[in-house]
Amino acid sequence: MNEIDEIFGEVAQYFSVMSEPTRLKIIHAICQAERTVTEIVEATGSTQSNISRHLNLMHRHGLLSRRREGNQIYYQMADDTMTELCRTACNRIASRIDDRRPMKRQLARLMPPPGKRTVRA
Amino acid sequence: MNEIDEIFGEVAQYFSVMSEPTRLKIIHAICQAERTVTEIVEATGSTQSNISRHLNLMHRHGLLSRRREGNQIYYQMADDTMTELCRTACNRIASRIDDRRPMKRQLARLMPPPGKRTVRA
DNA sequence: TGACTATATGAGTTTATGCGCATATAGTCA
DNA sequence: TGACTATATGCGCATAAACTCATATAGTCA
Repeated sequence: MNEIDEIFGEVAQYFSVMSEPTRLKIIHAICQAERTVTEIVEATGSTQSNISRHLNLMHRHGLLSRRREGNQIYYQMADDTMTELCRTACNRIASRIDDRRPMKRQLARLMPPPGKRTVRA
Repeated sequence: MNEIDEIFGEVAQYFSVMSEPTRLKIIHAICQAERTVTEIVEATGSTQSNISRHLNLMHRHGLLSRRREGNQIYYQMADDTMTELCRTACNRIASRIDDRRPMKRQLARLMPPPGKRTVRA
């Protein structure tokens, strides 16, 4: 039974990475294409320090990959399973909210799949 | 942009429900068939008070449904999306762990789909 | 080299949450 | 009714996690 405890511990950690609005915003910001920290800071409206911490955490958990280009660092989604979980959950919640109060635009677009160019100049 | 904030808040809550080992154990205990609180307490090895809180939280979030039968209360999974998310995440983590240290039995069985009789006498 | 930009991190504060203990509520059965 | 079983909950503690502020590190360009 101890092995199972270990797995549930790790699964809980896995979910906990996504249980934070700021981190979901980060994913929202980079799920289509890689972005620099500064771009993510602007997209999320949070502070540089805060975003940097979240990015590091997500990177440590294997969610994001990063590459340096000169002065800046590009972050990108690196865990397809997680990306898919987010999409599923967002659709679920969006439709639930939509039941209470219909929305104009479809919210499935919250976690859009990546376009052609995921690596940018 | 405020609508999006609201959704990310709710999605984060949605994930946070699963970001707790005890709650994952609860799902593990009831994902095949409904169980009473006492049964869940025994299956998880936690205390009655603690499990009761978790069950209530999960019920408030729409994850579980419950029905009373005499003295006892049967809890059951009520959110197919969440059940599926758990299955996906468990498989993901199990295979990741398996990469580090191969396991005897397949861990996909951690979150088995319900059998024929999900409602018991 | 020094000035500048981009990113990371240490320290401290605040808030959220899981847990245990004791107790309350609700149902059953004699 | 009273004794018993099953489940829920108020309260307090301990820990974890997010955030801010200030500062450190790393790269670029003149």
